[in-house]
Amino acid sequence: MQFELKVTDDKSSARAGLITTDHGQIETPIFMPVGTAGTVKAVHIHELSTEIQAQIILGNTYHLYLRPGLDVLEKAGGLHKFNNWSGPILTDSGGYQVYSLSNRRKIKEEGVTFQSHIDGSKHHFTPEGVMDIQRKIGADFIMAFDECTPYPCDYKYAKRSMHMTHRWLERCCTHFDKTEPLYGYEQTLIPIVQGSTYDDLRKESAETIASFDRPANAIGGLSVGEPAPEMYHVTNLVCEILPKEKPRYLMGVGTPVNLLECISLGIDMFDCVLPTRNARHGLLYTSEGIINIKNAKWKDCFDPIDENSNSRTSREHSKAYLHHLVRCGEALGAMIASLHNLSFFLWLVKEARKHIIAGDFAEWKSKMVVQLDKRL
RNA sequence: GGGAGUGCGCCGGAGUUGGAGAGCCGGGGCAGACUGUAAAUCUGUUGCUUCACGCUGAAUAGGUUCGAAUCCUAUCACUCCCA
Repeated sequence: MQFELKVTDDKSSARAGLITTDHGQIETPIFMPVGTAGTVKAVHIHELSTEIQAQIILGNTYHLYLRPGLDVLEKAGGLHKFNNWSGPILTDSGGYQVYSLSNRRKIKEEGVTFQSHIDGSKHHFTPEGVMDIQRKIGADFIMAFDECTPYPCDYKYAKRSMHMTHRWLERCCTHFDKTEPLYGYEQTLIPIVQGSTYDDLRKESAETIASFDRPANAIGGLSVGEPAPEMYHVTNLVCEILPKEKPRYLMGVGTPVNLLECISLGIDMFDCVLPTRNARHGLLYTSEGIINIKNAKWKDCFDPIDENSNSRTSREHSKAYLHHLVRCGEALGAMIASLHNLSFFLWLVKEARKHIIAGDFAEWKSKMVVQLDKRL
């Protein structure tokens, strides 16, 4: 992987860059649609590249390991061939499931034992094992195995957990470096900063992670329920320590406003389930503000879903039609809404990039954050 | 025209056959939540009110009774049977 920093903003820490992988290039800042189980829920692969203009998507180690399973993915020749996505893929390591499935797992120094949410069977995930799994899935970017701590998290636990995540990173790197990609293209390991909401821990973690000198760095353990100002504070703190010349990935973030604020702090990559999950639940992000398309007020609004959208679907279908589809629980409702939200998120980061390059990012951002938060 | 049966809250169902219904389950309606996806999920609410009180309420109108959704009479509506 290569990262080229194109432009750095004068008035903020925002930057525009270009990542090059064996599966193509990624213009940063970028939003990466989440495709946990090898699919961005309710979205066709070809729509991801055409209407949404996604440049990279995610997969998840824990979920893909359970289903379809590594034997199938290996036989397929990796996830790219399995789901027919030809661009770059990033897989999360299962570190988030340590948090989200906390009632069905046990953490030890050696690793984490999960009780499958599907059939109750037990599965042991170690840093080494997780590297092997992600080699087999065949993602371009693979995440280090970490513990995503909850919020709030007491200091003592946060510190202990962070140090374990650091030791796990050591093991991830060692194992990763002595193994090879299975499918003939490069894979890049990304380490993850932890430390909850404690400044000293975050500083220590950021310095430790930077010292591993990997091609890109990630910030984890945020967007787990902490107030937004806290998220920005920690992100800022960590961005000041992580090297400028490498991509910074803020995991699990966030809302459109979160994206702009964190781009401003120096983040290059984002992923979040909000655009797809909220789409399925009827919440739309538009250039005018936020819409709950299920609300009765849209039943006879025949205006386009978003006339400024990059997506033809969002320009040509009316709010009333989408309102009808979502209310009826029609699959097409989830599809159109997901397509819309993702194309909006991709439009937003593309605009941000344009304005960083044009040199008026700060002004544009302060106008946008007001508009994006409006409830229509 | 005659006979039988059934009627409650937005809809359907359960339940109550003389002893305190604003009460249960679905659905629908009205809202809300969701941040590296156990989520096409979950939560609240759905007679009126000055909202922890109080009021009205079992098709409609009467009656019996200490007490009626329950028993009686009439009317209305619906379903079925006979002509």
